[in-house]
Amino acid sequence: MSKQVLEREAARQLDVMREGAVAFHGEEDLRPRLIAALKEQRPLRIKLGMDPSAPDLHIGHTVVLNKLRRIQDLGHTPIFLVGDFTARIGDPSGKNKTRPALNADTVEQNAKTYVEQVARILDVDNAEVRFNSEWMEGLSSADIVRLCSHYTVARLLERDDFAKRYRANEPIAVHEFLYPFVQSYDSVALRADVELGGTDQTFNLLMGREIQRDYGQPPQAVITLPLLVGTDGAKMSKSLGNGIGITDPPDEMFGKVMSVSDALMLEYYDLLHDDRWAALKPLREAFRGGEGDPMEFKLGLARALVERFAGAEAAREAADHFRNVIQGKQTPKDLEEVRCETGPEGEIGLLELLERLELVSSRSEGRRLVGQGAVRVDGEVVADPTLRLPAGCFLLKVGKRRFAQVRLS
RNA sequence: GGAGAGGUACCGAAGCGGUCAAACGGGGCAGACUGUAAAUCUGCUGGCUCAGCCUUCGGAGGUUCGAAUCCUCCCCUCUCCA
Repeated sequence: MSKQVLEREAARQLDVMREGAVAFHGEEDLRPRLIAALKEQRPLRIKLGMDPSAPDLHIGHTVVLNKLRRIQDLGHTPIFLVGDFTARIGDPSGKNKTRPALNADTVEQNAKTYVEQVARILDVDNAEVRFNSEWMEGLSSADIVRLCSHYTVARLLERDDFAKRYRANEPIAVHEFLYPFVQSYDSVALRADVELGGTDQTFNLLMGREIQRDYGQPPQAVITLPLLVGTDGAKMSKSLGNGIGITDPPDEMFGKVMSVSDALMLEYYDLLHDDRWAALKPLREAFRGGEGDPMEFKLGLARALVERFAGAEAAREAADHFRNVIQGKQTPKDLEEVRCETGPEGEIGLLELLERLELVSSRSEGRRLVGQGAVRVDGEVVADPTLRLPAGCFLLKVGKRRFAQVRLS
């Protein structure tokens, strides 16, 4: 390949890497390396770290995974780094609280779950999956102390969440300071050319550049991507319960997207859209212009997302379910019948039944819901919480979306 | 090591001897309304054999007719000083 062709190809690839990113640090360092790699037909090593303490992927993670997929499609090698060593120490979480350390079995199990989920987006057969215990276990105390000598406390305190916690007089455990060192050293051990992450990772990723340099390696480029906010507008996270999991059942995923506020719809579209969403674009434009039907746009968004993670068939069914059951207040079609035993006198208290079927978490909750007119038996609102049901078949409904078809015997 | 502040329900935060299952806000749930599981409004938000009872305010004891509130010891966090 001529020099010109190589340069043009490198420019194209850099464009792909940059698209949608909040920042692309070290892009100019990367260019010559990329050209050299292209010339030698050698893939670049693209690192993405994962925290095995929260194995369930939510759609927020897919922003960075989609980027990694695009880069993989350019012919480069994704490296999934499972921070198993880190997780066993515990690390600072976004909630600004000290995260508990995990044991080895949990970490391993979580990592496995994670990789399985990642496979929905990435070609994991052509990716490297690595664990940082591989090299971290082998470091001596002296090695670790030496590693720490490459950075100062003042600079660590620049990190946003440390700075905030320090200012707010909240505790920061010393070992939390080690986390960025470990993450940086991972880049050294992996000889990463590029590292991806959310904008909340900016500090750690950039520190990796400096540490690599100190260890005599060319610094990795750093691509940071925007964070997707949760359905309530706060940071999407499992522990806040505001996330949409990529393994959520289709009906649930659809519903969660529908509960995203109008104000957030555009953000969801912009961060998650891909080429297959072309049909949605006019709706998005209309909505942004203050015209068009927001409902139609949101339905389209919900359907496109479910389709991506669960397939077209599931998306269609989820859309039907939403229209019929949630909007139309109908009963779901394929409700499975569950059996339940009555007491010795041939009947059972409604509250006991609801609790057994897990439609309510306690009888007190059931009692409250009955008081609020939220409980129906065969379509009739129940007013008396002491109601008892005889043997037979009943359709129970609690609120808008909890149903059970029960056969009492 | 010394001095001070603090640990309250899912989260944040009031309460500082009875009227406290604990104000208020957020979240969650429900009802109404709607384009919707948006927004808005209203209600609920420890458990139970529910007009009553039981367990909860960092942990363990104690004072008191009665404690989230007072005392003792312990654990944890923050600040200042050394």
